[in-house]
Amino acid sequence: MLDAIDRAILRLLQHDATLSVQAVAEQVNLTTSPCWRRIQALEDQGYIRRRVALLSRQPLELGVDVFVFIKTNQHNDRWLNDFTEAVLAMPEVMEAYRMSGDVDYLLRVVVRDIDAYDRFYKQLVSRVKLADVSSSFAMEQLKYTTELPV
Amino acid sequence: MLDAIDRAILRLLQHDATLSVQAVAEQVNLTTSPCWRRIQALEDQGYIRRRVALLSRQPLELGVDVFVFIKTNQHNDRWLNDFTEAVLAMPEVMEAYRMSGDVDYLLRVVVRDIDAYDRFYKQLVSRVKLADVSSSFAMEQLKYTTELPV
DNA sequence: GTTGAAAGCCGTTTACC
DNA sequence: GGTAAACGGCTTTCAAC
Repeated sequence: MLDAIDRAILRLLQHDATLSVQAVAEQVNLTTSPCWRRIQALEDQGYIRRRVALLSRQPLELGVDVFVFIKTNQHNDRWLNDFTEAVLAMPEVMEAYRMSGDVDYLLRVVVRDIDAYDRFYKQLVSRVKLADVSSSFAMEQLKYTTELPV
Repeated sequence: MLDAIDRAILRLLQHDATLSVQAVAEQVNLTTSPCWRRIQALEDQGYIRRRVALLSRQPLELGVDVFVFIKTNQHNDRWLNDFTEAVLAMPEVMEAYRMSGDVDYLLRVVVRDIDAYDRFYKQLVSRVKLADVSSSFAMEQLKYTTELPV
């Protein structure tokens, strides 16, 4: 189980993965070598999944978020497999959830502009049978973080 | 503007930021030093926003995603500021969007369980006046990526 | 068994072509 | 864009507690 120091290390690294072991050690009042062993253990035990670079969307001209609400009438494993494969294969789909309630699936899609979304949409409905699809555009992203509340 | 090599570098780094400069260089058919200069430039120009560690949710017992659909009746800057400050301050809110359509705002909230969501919910409605709030729980996360389609 | 210091090693970074 | 050398941090080992 994790103690307070492990949690502090995780908080630091999910905020900034470029921190040197030494810098992390200082912030948690440890010397480098026990701190290094803890980080190693957190990786081995799977608490740290990966380290990635987060890009800026504005200069890449990927400013548009679209939420796609999907209903299906085929509630079986085969359909779910096909649908899952389709969303995994489409790089515009950043997130996909199976939902409770009257919407069956929810996607967050990132595209350059409305035209690009239209192309995405046509591709999606051509790949999988969907009973009902409704799209909502985000006007503004107020918050986006990858930092879990540990 | 970005050429094909810069885009390839961005794709590699947003997938795995632990790649050494040498490893990236090999994959894009460059030697380390021009590759290093390109990465440096991509950071200076703001294409690379930051490098972070992504944690696993299961061992941290943060398995529940809740989408919160919010309507307000106060469409003014002051209210929006208060709302934005509230969601920025609440670590359970991973994403927040101002939407088009009949829902005004959409949140993705990550919590340990339903009880934790109830506590979050009470805290949220006590902080800001909301006309209508409806919550939808995700049964399953089919996809989650931070990799933009560059 | 755990911590801290010290040393080798490897990747990053810079100067120069 | 490439080469080569200096630099700094990561990783490991070992002694001390």
